[in-house]
Amino acid sequence: MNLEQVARRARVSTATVSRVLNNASVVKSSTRARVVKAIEELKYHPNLHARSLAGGKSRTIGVIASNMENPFFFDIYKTIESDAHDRGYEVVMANTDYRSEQLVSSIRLMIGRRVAGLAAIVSEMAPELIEELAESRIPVVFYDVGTPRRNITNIRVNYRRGIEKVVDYLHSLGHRRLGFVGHHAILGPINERMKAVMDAVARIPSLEVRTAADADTLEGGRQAARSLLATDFAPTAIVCVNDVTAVGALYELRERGIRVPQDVSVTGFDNIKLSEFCYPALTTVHIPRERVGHIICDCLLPRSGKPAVIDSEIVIDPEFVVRDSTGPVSPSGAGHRPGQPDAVHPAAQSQLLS
Amino acid sequence: MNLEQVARRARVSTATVSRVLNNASVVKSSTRARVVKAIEELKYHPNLHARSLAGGKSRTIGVIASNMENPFFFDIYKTIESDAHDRGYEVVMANTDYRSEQLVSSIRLMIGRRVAGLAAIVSEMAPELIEELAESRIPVVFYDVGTPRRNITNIRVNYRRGIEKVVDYLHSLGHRRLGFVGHHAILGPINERMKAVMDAVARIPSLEVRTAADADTLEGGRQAARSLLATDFAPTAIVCVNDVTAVGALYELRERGIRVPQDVSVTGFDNIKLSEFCYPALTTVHIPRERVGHIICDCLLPRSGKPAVIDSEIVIDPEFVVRDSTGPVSPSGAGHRPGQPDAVHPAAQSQLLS
DNA sequence: TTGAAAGCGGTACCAG
DNA sequence: CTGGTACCGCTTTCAA
Repeated sequence: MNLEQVARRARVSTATVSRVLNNASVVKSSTRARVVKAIEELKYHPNLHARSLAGGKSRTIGVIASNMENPFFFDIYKTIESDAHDRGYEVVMANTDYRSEQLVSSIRLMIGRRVAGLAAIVSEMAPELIEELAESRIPVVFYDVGTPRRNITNIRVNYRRGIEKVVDYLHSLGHRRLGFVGHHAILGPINERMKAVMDAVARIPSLEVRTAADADTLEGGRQAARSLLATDFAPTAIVCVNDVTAVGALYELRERGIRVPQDVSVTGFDNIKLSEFCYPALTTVHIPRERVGHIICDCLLPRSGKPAVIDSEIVIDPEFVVRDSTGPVSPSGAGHRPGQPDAVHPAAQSQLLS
Repeated sequence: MNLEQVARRARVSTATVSRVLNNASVVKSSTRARVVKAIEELKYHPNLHARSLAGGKSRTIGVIASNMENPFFFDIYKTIESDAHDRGYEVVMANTDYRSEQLVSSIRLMIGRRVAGLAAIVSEMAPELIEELAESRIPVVFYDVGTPRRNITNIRVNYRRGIEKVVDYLHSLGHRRLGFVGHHAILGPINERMKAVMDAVARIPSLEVRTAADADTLEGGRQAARSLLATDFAPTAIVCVNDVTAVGALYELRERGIRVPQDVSVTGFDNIKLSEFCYPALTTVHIPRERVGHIICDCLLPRSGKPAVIDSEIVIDPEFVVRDSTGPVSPSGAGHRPGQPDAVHPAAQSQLLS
């Protein structure tokens, strides 16, 4: 089923059918009617590949993320999708699962599709890949990776600052031994995040930190927490790389009969919806995912002649959110101390601290 | 950058470059080497649109789901993606957000892309759309919608049976007034699920049920639970259409100081990972999402000449999973009764009941 | 083993 | 306002 068949049935040329399809206003309405009728009768669906080949463009933008399973990424994706649709673009997504090999093939795939723009929301990216992208001349926005460059915009969250707020808060509550739950990606050579944690802790001499990493999932957070608790380090607070792993950590603590926050405090990062709905509600750091999504779209899809991609860096400062999963360290300063009477569950009220 | 430029640089014809790209074994290795070199030097990326236009095929399958935000859908998606990659296919996904208008455009988009196969994991679908798909000659698998038909396979879960298990269990625990938390989609004309609940309840004369529906999100579940609790119906158990809304309901109950399961029992559906990690862990019904994903791929992507799509129905029977969110109705038979002493939290142990 | 050329299904420019 | 037609970039006979 193609243009020609439709044209034949409507007794017009393929050019005219094409005009109708792209609703060019020049077509006489009676002709248009005949064409529309033919299209419907034949249940004709234009071949999008042919269309973008002929047109040279694709009305599609690509979004690559490390882990769409994590609502943090998905929230950004949803915003992008919604914005893109508003402007008449489609979105194709790709998941790398934190595997660099997947990242490479996803990027190649996007270039092969000749996307009109590409957002890479991934934690790491080889320089050659960035180079490859730059050569492709596709407008690109990176979230949290790489450095500013021609045709590439960088959006980054001041992760370092967020972690400092968390660490300072825990310190002020009397915590001295912190556990850090990461995911495998933080183990990479240029792990910005791990470094941010170490640095934040290093500022305060009385603090000690121990790290464990596993998958970026509920189960991964649980396993990492388990390792942290298996040693005699006995952290009084567990700082998690994000909310998903934090919920996993909460589970492990609950299983062990360790109360949060009475025995051990827990913090997340991202402030996904779940951080509010889990128990206890997580103290976390808010990253404005919708804003990130909007910015990405603004960079990728020029609005009526606006410049689009900015060859520079946009930094977002995160807000600290206190909820119920953190509290003062217990009197003895020890970690889990079984047999204590339950403290009253604090009112589930959250507040934003700048 | 195109085939011709590569061909010129390698001093061969475009046909030969094409052969190298599709690693046809006929190319002399010295020639192949020249071509590969040229490809790399030019950082050439084949235009996928041109490729699938010329080839007539697309090595891509489409997956449409109602709500990828819900891990239930995403788990199926991931399995499909993984299986597809193993067989050399790409996957493009589309989210309908339960909006029939989005469903229509997503389907048109997939047809326009000439996908090699399409999985529709959505709760409702207009007959005209099914017709449109059938005409397109694309192999299709429906999950939970429609009836068997030429070129279309149907996979469905015996939702009815699952709900019966839930209702029977709650009844055996002494519950008589049930609340049902649905999502907006169950309000449609042919709401299989809503009907299943009503029927399951109707079998047992002593049972009463009240329904509320909101979005298929944590917040939606919370709101629906709130409506249920706002009346004087005072349900002693809340049956939720799925785990996500159930976690939302748990939150609302917690906010109100209503204990689960002592004051009110809660059940979910799907058995997503979160149902185990939330507090209290949810009694739910397990749907084998990986199995569903594998079946979908088997139907869509013929393995070495195998028949592929089956024009019939595959029914999956769900398993009941008891965890900590359900318990015997409190002595008075009333719903929430404040001021009672805390019961000991039962060991977080789950068991499978067929 | 390689090259020439005919499509694949549209788009868009140029005439009429 | 409509038709003819030269591409878009790649695959695939058919010959050489």
